[in-house]
Amino acid sequence: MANINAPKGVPDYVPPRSRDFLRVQEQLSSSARLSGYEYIELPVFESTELFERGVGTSTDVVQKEMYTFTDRGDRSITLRPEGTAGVMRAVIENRLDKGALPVKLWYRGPFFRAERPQLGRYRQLQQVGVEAVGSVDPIIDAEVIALADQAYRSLGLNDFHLDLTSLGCSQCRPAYRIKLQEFLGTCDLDQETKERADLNPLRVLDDKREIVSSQMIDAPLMIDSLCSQCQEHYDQVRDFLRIFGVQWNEAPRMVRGLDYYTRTTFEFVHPGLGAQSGIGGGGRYDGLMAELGGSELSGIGFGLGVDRTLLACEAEGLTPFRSRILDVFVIPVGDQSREPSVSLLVALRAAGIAADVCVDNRSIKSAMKAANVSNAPLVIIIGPDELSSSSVIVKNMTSGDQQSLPSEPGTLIPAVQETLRNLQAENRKEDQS
RNA sequence: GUGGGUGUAGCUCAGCUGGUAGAGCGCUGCGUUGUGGUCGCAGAUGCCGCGGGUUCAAGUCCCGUCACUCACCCCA
Repeated sequence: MANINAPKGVPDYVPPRSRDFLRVQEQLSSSARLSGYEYIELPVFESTELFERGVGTSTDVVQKEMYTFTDRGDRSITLRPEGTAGVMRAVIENRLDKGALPVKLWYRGPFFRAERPQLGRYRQLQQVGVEAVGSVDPIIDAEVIALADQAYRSLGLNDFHLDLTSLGCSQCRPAYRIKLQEFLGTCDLDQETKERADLNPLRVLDDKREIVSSQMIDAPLMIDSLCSQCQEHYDQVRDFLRIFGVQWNEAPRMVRGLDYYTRTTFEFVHPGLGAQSGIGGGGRYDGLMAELGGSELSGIGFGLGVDRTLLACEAEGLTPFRSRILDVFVIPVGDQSREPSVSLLVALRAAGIAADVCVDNRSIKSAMKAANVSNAPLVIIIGPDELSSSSVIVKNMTSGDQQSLPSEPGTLIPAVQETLRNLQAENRKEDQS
């Protein structure tokens, strides 16, 4: 019988790498929690119309990358390709836009895009994102960017940079757009690119193909055509970024792939993971809420790619993260010890100690081997001798020392906790030195 | 959608100009009596991606196919 494989382009994270994946995801989201953002849990699929209106029909994402199907009620449903549109829908639907502003939210989970997979680009991708809705204050722009920066740094990442620009607003962008289109009309472009120039001329600016990019050197830039309000906003964003201690590159040719971005736009780039170098990005969106039927509120947000951030960590040699899965590994020796061992296991876990037990009646030698593989710092051995003296052996796997302790949980559990605390303290000392 | 690469043990891979498979790591056991990590010894495991062709003979050559992968477009 033929094996069933995973669908094309979806990653499996299996141990031990799945630990690193979890660690990255948790670290990224803890940065948002630390900044006072509240969690929002959203569906993985939405009405197709939400993305068509929110993300924009001119984008590649909507035109050719969505997983769209008809449900049993004949409704058109799409697996979410990005997070912002869904958050806006939920904000409007739950009237959060009528309450205290700004609304600060974070989310995480899978997103889906039917692209050809390659390193760091998957059809199911994991993101952690934040959105701050209802303020145009440049402090928020800077905070959101700083938050992302902090998230990466908290993982130990160093070798990344931040590209930053402003895309203008509904006041100044249309005029620039016409200017750019006039310029593009003088360029020698292939058919597909001409169509793109028509639909969304800004996207031609950051085409990586030499034949195109060489012609873009003299192209007019949005950053030179900002209206006075956008210019002032951008200046202030940069002022506050300095206060947040965030460094950036001016990236006037950077364009994001989603239609809704206005003003502040940014992307974090890491050179260590092949062609898909963006590990996170986002920007401000002025018209999105209104477009989706909500209040006329501006928002700003970003998505951090968990998959790519993990690759970045690996590229910098930060993984595997040293995370201990088990505190104690319990070894029963002989049939009579099986029940007391499980009782002890229950007591350990109830006390918040991560514990596992050796099963299958393995020989003590083989059980010790399993204990070693488990990486648990402590092993508790219960055999006939211990049963008859109401004791257990607690062995420190690092030093090899072991001692006999009374098996009565009221004294054993605190003793184990104490030992674990001491071990932790030792580890911390080693990390510092 | 377009182009390149690769498919051999659980993993990483070797296998030159065709003669029906190997290494390292891992795994299991042993090194006597209830103790892991190091070391030594022993052992298990492969439809050599799949289908067809050439040949006395194919992992090795040819064709097809599928999968994976990298890159373009685009994006996290």
